[in-house]
Amino acid sequence: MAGTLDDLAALSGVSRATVSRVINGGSVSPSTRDRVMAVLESSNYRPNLAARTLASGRSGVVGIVMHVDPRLLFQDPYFSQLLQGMSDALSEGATGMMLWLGNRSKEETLERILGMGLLGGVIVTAYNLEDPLVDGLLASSLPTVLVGHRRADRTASYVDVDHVRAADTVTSHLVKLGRKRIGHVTGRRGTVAGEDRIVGYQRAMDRAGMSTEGLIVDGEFNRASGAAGAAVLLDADVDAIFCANDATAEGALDAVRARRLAVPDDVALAGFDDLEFAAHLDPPLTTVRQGIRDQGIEAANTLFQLLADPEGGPRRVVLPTELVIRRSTVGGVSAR
Amino acid sequence: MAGTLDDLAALSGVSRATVSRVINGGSVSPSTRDRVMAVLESSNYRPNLAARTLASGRSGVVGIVMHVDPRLLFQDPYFSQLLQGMSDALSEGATGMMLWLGNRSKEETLERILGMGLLGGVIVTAYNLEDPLVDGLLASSLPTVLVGHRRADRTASYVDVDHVRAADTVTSHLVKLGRKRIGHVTGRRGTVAGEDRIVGYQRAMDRAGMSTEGLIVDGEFNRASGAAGAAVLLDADVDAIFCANDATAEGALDAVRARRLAVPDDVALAGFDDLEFAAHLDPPLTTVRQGIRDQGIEAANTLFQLLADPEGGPRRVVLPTELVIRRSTVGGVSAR
DNA sequence: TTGTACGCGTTATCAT
DNA sequence: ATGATAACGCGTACAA
Repeated sequence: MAGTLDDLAALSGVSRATVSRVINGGSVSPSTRDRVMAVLESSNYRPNLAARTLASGRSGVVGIVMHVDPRLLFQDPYFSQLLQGMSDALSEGATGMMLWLGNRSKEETLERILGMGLLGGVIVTAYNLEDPLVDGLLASSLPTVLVGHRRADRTASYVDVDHVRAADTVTSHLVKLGRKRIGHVTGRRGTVAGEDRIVGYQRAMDRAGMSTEGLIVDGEFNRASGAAGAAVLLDADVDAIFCANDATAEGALDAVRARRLAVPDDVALAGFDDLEFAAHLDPPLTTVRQGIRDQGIEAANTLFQLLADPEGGPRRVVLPTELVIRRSTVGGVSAR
Repeated sequence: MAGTLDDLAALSGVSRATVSRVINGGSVSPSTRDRVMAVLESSNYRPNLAARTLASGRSGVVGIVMHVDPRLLFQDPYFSQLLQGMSDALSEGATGMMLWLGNRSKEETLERILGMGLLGGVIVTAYNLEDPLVDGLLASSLPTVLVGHRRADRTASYVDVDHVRAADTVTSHLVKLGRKRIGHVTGRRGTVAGEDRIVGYQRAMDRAGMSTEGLIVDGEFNRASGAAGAAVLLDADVDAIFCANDATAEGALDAVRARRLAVPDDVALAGFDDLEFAAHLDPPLTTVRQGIRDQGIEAANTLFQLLADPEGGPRRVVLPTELVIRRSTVGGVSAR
């Protein structure tokens, strides 16, 4: 049924090497190729990946590492979308993908990944300014692509978006609407996205000559912290809030509603991500669309490039973002 | 740096076999063991999984197959939670997990999984009444655990909940509240959960002596179909709707709101899953809690049992569900 | 074009 | 208790 290369060789009356060539595209005479192919088709042979890996040194299996807080992981569709994108692209060129989530310490996870041996390369989410797991992978000999990146990751290959610029754009949008006290519920401190979005917000405010004093409240990229943060900002009498992501904005909306204030009349609200639900909020949420699935796809493709040309140096991909204006900032505009 | 078993053998002045014994727990004299251990610790050696698998026949790597519609996958936290549970449990006993999503046809996916060779076993979501991928895995020699199951899967190992019973319980809850026209927006037809929940709903209605004519509308387990289905049912003048899952119920809530009707005064609403957001809806949603993460954990443990005792016959685990009553059916009750 | 033969890093079965 | 040595299944230089 299953059989080995030797079995096929015996059945087709050639050497094992020839069968191997037929399978892997070596040079074989048309006649023998046909003969071997016939046997091969009838015999539903499956090459043994372990043996193949051992002999050739490459397995075609890549690793995906998403070492994030479980609560975030299964609340935020962000990760599912990213995974989906990677899976889509990887299924083209890789024979399989292994997955590591955050159920062990970063050190342990790193150890397991490196111990895996048969991995061709890894894609790892790099959201934190400090991350021993990412450091370890970059320091290893394993071809590595980051999703997100720290400033220090200059020699690494990564896929990311320009958070600073995008945050600047949203904030400027609020400024242009005539909002005078624009608050910001940040993302989780210590994350690249969190910090960079603060920088972008700050930059836009500076340019507009507006003070941000008392207008920045720390959040956690989730709904609860959005509600709490917005409550503080509402006390500070803001007329607009830029939330570090959509989940945070949803929480902010809760807080605004709890005070019977109107969006956007009393308070304008903006988020970041453009997740599915953002368009379905009431009112629909102005936000920054970042192609999350695209980031996954690009990360996979970048890894493929790295594998194809290991000497080609690091590849960096910065994907574009798009400001999606909906009724949470501009009352009259219809949702798209 | 990395090194092989032979290197370690040379460094510690013993044979490769002895080093292997030290690592894998064979019988070695305390003295040599200590000597080898010393070398081993200083040398951050990592056994080569490919070689190990080739020689021993087992890899410790398990597969997870979630071949579902991408749109469902990254909208519904259900899958993330399931994955999380599996990952948690697997990280204890397995060296790694490979993941297959629905980016290829079921036949192609099956081929790839079986071709993988080094898999110790697989966990596969079995939601559809007909599924060649599940059939193929069950027919293969690969130890397989289903999450969900078809009636025909009598000889298979699976983890599931009793959908019929749970749906019966929710519906009976609505009956007891005095609702007279209880509608049902079904799950996707052709899925076990969808069909079984219909059966449970029907059973409860029959028992209460209520007709279900015109009260069953097909849904798709998502928000959009929930809104559409609820609209139809509202036209049919229902005073309660049991939705096949929480996402569907969220859509139904949209539809009820659009008509300026009150929940639960005009229409009572119930869902299924008890996802995070269900408690945060306005009003909080009455629903059936099924331990999704627990199902993942149980599936992993079941697979481990299967691997430990291949002759032990199929293992079946039916996890309990719990009716969670919130304000969408009983106005006065506070959310838990 | 085809076959021979060696090596990949382990495990496992023998002797010793 | 330990050390040779034979698998494991495949890729691939090298020879023919």
